[in-house]
Amino acid sequence: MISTVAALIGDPARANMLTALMDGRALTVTELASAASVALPTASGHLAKLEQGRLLVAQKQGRHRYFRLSDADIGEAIEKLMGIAQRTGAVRVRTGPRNQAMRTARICYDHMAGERGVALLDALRRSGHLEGEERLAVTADGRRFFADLGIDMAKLEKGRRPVCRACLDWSERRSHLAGALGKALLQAIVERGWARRSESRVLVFTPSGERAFAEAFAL
Amino acid sequence: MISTVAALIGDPARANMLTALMDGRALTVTELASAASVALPTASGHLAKLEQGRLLVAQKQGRHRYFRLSDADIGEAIEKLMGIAQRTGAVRVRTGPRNQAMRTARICYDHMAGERGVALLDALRRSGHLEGEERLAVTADGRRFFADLGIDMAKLEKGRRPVCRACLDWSERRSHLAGALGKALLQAIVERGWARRSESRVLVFTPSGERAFAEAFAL
DNA sequence: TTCATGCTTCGGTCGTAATCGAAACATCAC
DNA sequence: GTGATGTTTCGATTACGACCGAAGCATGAA
Repeated sequence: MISTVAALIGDPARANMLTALMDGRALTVTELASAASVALPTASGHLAKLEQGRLLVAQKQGRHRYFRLSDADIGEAIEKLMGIAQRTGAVRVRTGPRNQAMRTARICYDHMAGERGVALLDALRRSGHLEGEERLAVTADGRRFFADLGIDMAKLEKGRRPVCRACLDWSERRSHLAGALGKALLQAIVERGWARRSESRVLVFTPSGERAFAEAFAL
Repeated sequence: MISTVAALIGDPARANMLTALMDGRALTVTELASAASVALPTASGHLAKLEQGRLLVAQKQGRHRYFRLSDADIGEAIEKLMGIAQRTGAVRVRTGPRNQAMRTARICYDHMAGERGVALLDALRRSGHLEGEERLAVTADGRRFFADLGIDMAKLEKGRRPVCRACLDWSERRSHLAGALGKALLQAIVERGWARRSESRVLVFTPSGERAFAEAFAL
């Protein structure tokens, strides 16, 4: 039943937890309780439901239980609902700096979204490293390019997850790069210290990192 | 708030109404009450909420009030949730003939989906009438082809709605053709008597219609 | 062992919303 | 006008689920 899934997302506390997990990290029960502003027992109950409904998967590590989104699909569905919430005005607009930063660059599940994510995909297409629109493919030239960045393409291709995937961006209404390659690129960007994950989903670029990023990908 | 939207979809009665509207037709309050198996006052209340939440728009015509999905986005979000419901096993599988028929060809908002919808888009690409993946475009050759089918391309292009749009198919997990052209093609198919809408979202092809369809689009 | 931390289970309270019958309202047909 | 059909409002019932405090369980640290 479709309503079962929607009802799970339809509770404010659970929706807050899910959005907190949109950056792809795994969070503990306590962290999620805080993110949703509810007491621990309440959070525990919600998480049990989300796990039972297969929206989240849990992983035990010592005294902690880490939860993360069970699949990239979940994140995409939530992005889609965000878009609708925006359009129907069911969202608080608050155009603060936080919101602005979210639009510039944020983390969507495990890859980069926002203006900069869309620009990245555009640049990769323009440089001939990727081709195709919805179904993206890495070109021979692209394979070399990504390998130079330290990405093990053979390993990505062996994995179960699609290497490239176009993900619709809710703030830009255009696609950015998802899939295993999207994840690897975000990793590369963070490892080089060009940007760091902030406490929220916002991705903060350093001034020099921004320049290096633009140069590396020929933005 | 994202949870506001999800909660609207999260009630079984409302979810049934929304799925009943997925074929793009506008239905009356009585019809929707029956689709959701609830009494009239109950349905009326739900519909008021859906309208207030901007998921539906109403249109008064005489004694009737017709409701339809407010936007193609809504339909897409619901398809996405269906995919998740399927994956998480929150859906009754029942592999009856009805289900099989749904997978073969059905109506998604106002265009054709299912195996046949996916095959149609493939064929149009292969024949060079359309090009691109996610962002589709009609080729010069395609313009002639669609005009021959009696579709007024100039009119479509003038409209506010995108002419071509790729819509992810939940049963096939591949794209089919949406947008104004997708709608026009479905219309053409129905007008020629190749297929007719059944009581549900299922699209039933006649044997001869099926042959004519395959020939016309070079499947 | 003992203590601290993280999480879950239990039990009870409270709100909210889904539900329907009856009655009111609106529109058309005659 | 009267009657038929379609829809909404009202009122009352009911049920489900969100919530938290307290107590219990599990794991790791000292």
